[in-house]
Amino acid sequence: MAPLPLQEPTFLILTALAEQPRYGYDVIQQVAALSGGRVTLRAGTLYGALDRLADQSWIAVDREEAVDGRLRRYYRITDDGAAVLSAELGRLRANADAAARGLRARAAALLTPPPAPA
Amino acid sequence: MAPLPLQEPTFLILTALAEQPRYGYDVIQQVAALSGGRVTLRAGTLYGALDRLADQSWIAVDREEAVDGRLRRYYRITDDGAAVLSAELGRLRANADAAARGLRARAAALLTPPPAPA
DNA sequence: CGGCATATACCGGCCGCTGATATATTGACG
DNA sequence: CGTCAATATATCAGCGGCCGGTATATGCCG
Repeated sequence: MAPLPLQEPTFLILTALAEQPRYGYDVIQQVAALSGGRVTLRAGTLYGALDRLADQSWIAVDREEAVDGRLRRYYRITDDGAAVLSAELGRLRANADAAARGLRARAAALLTPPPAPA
Repeated sequence: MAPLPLQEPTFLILTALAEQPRYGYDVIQQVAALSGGRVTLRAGTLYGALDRLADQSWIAVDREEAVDGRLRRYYRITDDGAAVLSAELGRLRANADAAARGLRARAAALLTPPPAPA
C-alpha cells in the first residue's frame, strides 16, 4: 500500500490533518498557510487525494457538520498516516542534508582548485 | 523552465552532480549511496531526466571519455541548476519543519485532552 | 565461453497533479 | 434587491515524470 515517496500536495495535506481534524476547504487554506502561500491546492488535487488517502487508511472521515446549509466533511489522520508522515519527514531531512553536502562541496571546489577561478 | 517541485529521483540526480561531474552510470550508484540504498534509479528514469535537465540548462555535458571501449558521458551542474537545487533544499526543510510541528501537535493532543486517552 | 558488470538508450503504461467546469448556499456591497 | 465573491464539494481531460521492461555493446571473471 505504498506509493512512497509522497508528492508535495499529499504531504502537506497529511501535515495539515496531523495537527487536527479539518474539512476539505479548510485543508486548502491550512496548506496555503503552512507553505507561506506558495502552495495553492486545486480542488481536483485535494478531493482526489482525500479519497486516495482514505482508501489507504492514512486518513479517515472524522465527522460531518452542516454549517449554514453547507456540508463540512472532517477528516483526521490515522496512526498509519502519522507513521507514514513521520517516515516521509525523515526522508526529506535526509535528502536535504545530502543536497546541502553536495552544494557545499561544489562551493569549496569553486573557490580552491584548478586553473581559472583566480 | 520551472516544473518545481522536483521529484525525488531528479532531486538526487542534481545532488549527485553538485558534488562533482559524473557520468550516467556513476550517478545511479552515487544516488544509491546518497540515499543509503533506498533509491535505485532505473535507466529509463536516469537518461530521461538527464536529457530533460540538460534541456533546461540545469546540467550540461562536461566531457566524454572512452574507457575500455565504453563511452562515459560526464555531466556537470550549472549555476542555474545549483540555484534550483538550493531552492529545493529550502523547500524540503520548510516542509519537514511543518510536518514536525504537525506531528508534535498531534502527540500532545493524544496525551492531554479529551475523554478517552486515560 | 557463459554470465555478470558496465554503459547508454528507448518505450508503454501508470498515477498524481493541473486546470477547468459544475453545483449549491450564504454574506457583503451597491 | 440584484449581483458577485466566498464557501464547500465534486468530476474530468490532459500532462508529465517515474517504473518496468527491453535492447545493444563491450570487458572481465570464472
